[in-house]
Amino acid sequence: MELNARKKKILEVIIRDYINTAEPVGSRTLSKRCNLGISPATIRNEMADLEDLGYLVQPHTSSGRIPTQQAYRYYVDEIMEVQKLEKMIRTDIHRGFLDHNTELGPTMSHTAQVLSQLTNYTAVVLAPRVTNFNCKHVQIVSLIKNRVLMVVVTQEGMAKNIEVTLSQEVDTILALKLSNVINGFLKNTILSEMSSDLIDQIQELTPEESKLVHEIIPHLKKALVEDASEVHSTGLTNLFNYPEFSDVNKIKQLINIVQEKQVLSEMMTSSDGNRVIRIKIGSENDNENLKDFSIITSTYELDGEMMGAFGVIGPTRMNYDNVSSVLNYIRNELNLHISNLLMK
Amino acid sequence: MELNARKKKILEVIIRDYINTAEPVGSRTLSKRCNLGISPATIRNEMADLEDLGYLVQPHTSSGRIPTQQAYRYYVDEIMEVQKLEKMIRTDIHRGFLDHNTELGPTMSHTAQVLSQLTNYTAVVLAPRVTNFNCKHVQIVSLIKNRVLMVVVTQEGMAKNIEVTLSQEVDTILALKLSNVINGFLKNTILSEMSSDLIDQIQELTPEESKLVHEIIPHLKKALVEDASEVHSTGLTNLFNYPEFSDVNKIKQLINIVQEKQVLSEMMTSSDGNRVIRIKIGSENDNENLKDFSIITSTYELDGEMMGAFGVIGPTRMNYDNVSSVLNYIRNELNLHISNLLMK
DNA sequence: GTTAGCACTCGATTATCGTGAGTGCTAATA
DNA sequence: TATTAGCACTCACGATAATCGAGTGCTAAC
Repeated sequence: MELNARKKKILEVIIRDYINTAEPVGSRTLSKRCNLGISPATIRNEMADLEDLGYLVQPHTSSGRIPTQQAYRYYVDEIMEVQKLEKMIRTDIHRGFLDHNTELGPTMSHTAQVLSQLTNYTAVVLAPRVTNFNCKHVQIVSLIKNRVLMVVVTQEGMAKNIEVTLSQEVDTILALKLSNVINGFLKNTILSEMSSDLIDQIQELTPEESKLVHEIIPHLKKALVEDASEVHSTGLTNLFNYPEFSDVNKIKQLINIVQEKQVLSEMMTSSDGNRVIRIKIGSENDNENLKDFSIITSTYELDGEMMGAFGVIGPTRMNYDNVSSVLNYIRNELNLHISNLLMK
Repeated sequence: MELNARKKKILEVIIRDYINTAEPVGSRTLSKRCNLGISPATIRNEMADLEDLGYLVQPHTSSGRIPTQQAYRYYVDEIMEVQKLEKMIRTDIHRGFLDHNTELGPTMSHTAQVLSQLTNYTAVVLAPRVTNFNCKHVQIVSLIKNRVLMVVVTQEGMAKNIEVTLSQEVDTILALKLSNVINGFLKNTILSEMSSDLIDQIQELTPEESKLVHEIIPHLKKALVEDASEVHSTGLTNLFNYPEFSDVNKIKQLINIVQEKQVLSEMMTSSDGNRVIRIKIGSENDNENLKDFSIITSTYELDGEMMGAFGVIGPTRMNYDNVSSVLNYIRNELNLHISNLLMK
């Protein structure tokens, strides 16, 4: 659906204005703001057209108009151009990362911090996941009696704990032996392909030990499949300052979103036509709680493999320009630092 | 400050009523509710006295009265009697715990869940801490190049990860050796007393290895001292249903409290005259954000050692009776299950 | 096609006025 | 002397009305 240049310009100004003020914008205010030399009356006609086309609505007969979701979508697709961040801000961010890239956890929370600070919305960051495929090494540590800790280490050097209770007592020495057996396996095959048959072929195990390995492997598989990434979120209260969030119900929705980490995680990692910056506006979101919000996300990578995701949740009246610029730059920074961090 | 029986009774009824309704209570309503055969006029006189004594205030000249913080304190200390929970609820809780006591993490979140459900307030649970004193075993796991993971295991069978970057590359074999050295130490001494001198006395180390041990020990000590317990919280949105939380600022305060995990953790573990159930009302809380809330906490133990804490945050107009009963029972359950869980 | 002019709409703000639940005080009562 | 009935008074709250003003759509002139 193409709009002529003037309609496009008018729509742009309306959206920009509404994003800033959250007030319906009327023809008079508009004619002052955009210097097209058009009178309010003309603008009214154009606005009526834009309303017919589904880009604007009037909250009340005698008030200005506000953009619809369709308008935001049009804005994002056809009007907005993602700017490079200001140099000063870029260097600030860069320095910040340098100060926080010693460990993975702190880097993640720092990212969330920076995101929410720069955008004034709520930020969410997903840490890298540990999966079947990148599992390099498993260390079994005896905890107490028949409880053990399985530490899974990935090729990238991330670690994850899995605690289980086994049928027999496991002491330090046995734990070491079990670790060695499993790691012997991992040299040749990935975890998800470790079958019962393969385990039975191991020579050096006593029947008891073999039984333990049979117990351990499914636990490992299950934990790595089920595992949701760690989710860091910040700036929940940022949104409270916007007038649309004076409603307690909206706040409830937001809190529910941030707490449903599993859902959040799936949503953010589902690929969307390989776009670098993914924008979901209002009801474009599948999640019921997100219908009144917009969410902009991106991902970070290591060696071309997607490691995790991060993004920003805000009102549909979101500053899409700024957020896109910020995500874009943070993405680069993250790619850089994560590779330094994990592979160095 | 002693009150005569009638004043005490009147104060009690007022508090109970206000806790239920959040409405100022007047003399007429009151005379119907408490069957003391006293006329509203008499009650008015008594109420005026109670106001002079600081137990009641009037929001407006011509409205009923509401209890002050001092009144709640009096109620909690002198009036309230903690009841045993109903048998049905007790068995419900007990069964719930049986279904969730396989691992420490799930038990903690389950506790938070149950607490917030039974009280309709916001629940907070602190998981057991790993400290210098209960550290039994350290396993060093090579991550990648010069990054290692230190897994600290406590006497009770809990584990904690600490990730560090060292000055030299550490492979699997070296990691094992370093683990053995440190564990040899731990047989005789606690971590905080491991000095440089002691390390230097170890025979079997090459200079490089010795250097690594010198790097590792401070990291361990630091992590165990700084470590705040894991904090589980649930039912944040429970409070939104109470009229006093229609104000967005109160909600902000609440969220800030729950997010300042460090503060929360310190507050809940600071002993308070060895009371089993600790009640802090409004400004009795040191934390600025908590001034408008009440918080009731308790602790759970293992072999007489305090392991962690749990509690409930709500309005000052909190149902102190019910919450106390619930905490009391949950405390017993937790003591029971934690010991099964960790020592079994 | 654009614009000035005009009547009209309607949400928001302010003002006014009862209503009623509550109070404090006083005088009568047990 | 403690209690109570009676009464005048207070004040938040809700409903109703009046005003305001930013905004609209329509028509006619440019």
